[in-house]
Amino acid sequence: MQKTSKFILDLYNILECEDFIPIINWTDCCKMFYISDNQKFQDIVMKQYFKTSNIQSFYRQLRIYGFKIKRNSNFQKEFHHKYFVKGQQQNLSKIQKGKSSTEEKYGEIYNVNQIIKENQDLKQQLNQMILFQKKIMKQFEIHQTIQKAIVNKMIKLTNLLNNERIHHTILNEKKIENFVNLIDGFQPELLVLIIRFLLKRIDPKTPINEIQYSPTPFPFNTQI
Amino acid sequence: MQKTSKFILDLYNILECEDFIPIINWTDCCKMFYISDNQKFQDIVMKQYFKTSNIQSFYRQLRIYGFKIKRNSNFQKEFHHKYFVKGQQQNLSKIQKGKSSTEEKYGEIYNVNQIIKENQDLKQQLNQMILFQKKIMKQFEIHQTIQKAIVNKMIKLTNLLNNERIHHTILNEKKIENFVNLIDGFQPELLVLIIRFLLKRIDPKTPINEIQYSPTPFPFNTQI
DNA sequence: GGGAATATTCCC
DNA sequence: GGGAATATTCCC
Repeated sequence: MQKTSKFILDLYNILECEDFIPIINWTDCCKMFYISDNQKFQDIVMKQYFKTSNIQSFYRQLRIYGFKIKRNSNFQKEFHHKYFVKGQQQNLSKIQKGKSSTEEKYGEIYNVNQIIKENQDLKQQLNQMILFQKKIMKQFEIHQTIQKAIVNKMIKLTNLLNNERIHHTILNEKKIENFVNLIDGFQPELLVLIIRFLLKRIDPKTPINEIQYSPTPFPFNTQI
Repeated sequence: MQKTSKFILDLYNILECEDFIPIINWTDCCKMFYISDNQKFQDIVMKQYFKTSNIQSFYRQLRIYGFKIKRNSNFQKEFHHKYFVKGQQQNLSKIQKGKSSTEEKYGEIYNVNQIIKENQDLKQQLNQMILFQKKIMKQFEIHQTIQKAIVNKMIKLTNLLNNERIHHTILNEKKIENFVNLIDGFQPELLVLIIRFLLKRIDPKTPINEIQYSPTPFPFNTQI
């Protein structure tokens, strides 16, 4: 009897040691296995067991040994080989390079029923994918709606911002105008001075903290 | 020889009249056809040729006559029947209800090669779909990133708006404070009156248009 | 050291 | 998915 390949042995051990169940595990039926976390599988499991952390190479190995890749209802990959089954170590040595999981030898007579079965499986997978795609499309529409909403919100916000600016400008102008109106009739020549002074002081560009009260610049009496 | 069905004849004419090439057309190989614009196909072509504008009914007809639906590289549906080929009118009458495009009669011996061929086709289609789906997923991630960026922008904008408001408020308070400082030392009792008056007039809640200049309320001399 | 098996990568 | 090139390991 041929020796079991290191790759196959490693793979079986990875699954049987149960250290990596959250990363790689048997399916419920124990005839397949799946990888739930590709990144961790590369970084933790492959790093420990193989010479490469490239999951593509792992897939290549699986194909070389005749594993078949299926997709479950969540479109996760599930790997299958008729001699790679939990608890059936005695069959592992039958897994040989270049041999398919379903055909004994390349060139042998096809089993029509097998193909018809596979055919049905494939069609089912296709239908599932089409269904899944529809879901994705639905999701896309939702994204679009959200984006539209965001854009609308942004436009509103921008308008609000502009309006506020205009409003403030008008308000400030009005305040000065009111002030002018109030004093205008009484001391026109002083008014000019006051306004100039005030404008200089209240100019928004002036750092506010530096403005200090100082009565001396005022050129008129303290008593009316 | 059996008469060609009206549906098949209509379908053939729709394709051969070339009036609807942007809506429905032969594939390059002329052995299949595809619909590029389902809406227009319903509204224009089906309305004109059939008693219904429901594309699902059209699909049903195709299935009844044994057409097979394939998906091209863009995952558009392509319809195929071995006797429905551009230029081969002589075969149209062979297209009969309830007969598959690949099998002569239900229950007849399967053609193994045909099934193997179909198998390969299905696998190819599946791979294409998986690839396409990956692209969609990638696109999704891009969408997500864009949305995040937009939302961040909005948050910044909102904060900016709030800051502007606070800034304006502080500025306005400062202006009044400066004004108070300027006059405070000279006429404290008058100041109170002036401030009250000004506050009343410049209160943003007061409709600006209604504020009119009026010197009479001022209870002091016009000359210092 | 080197043939052969196995693993990995490259690329169609 | 798989052929072919390349890298690595095993073993004489």
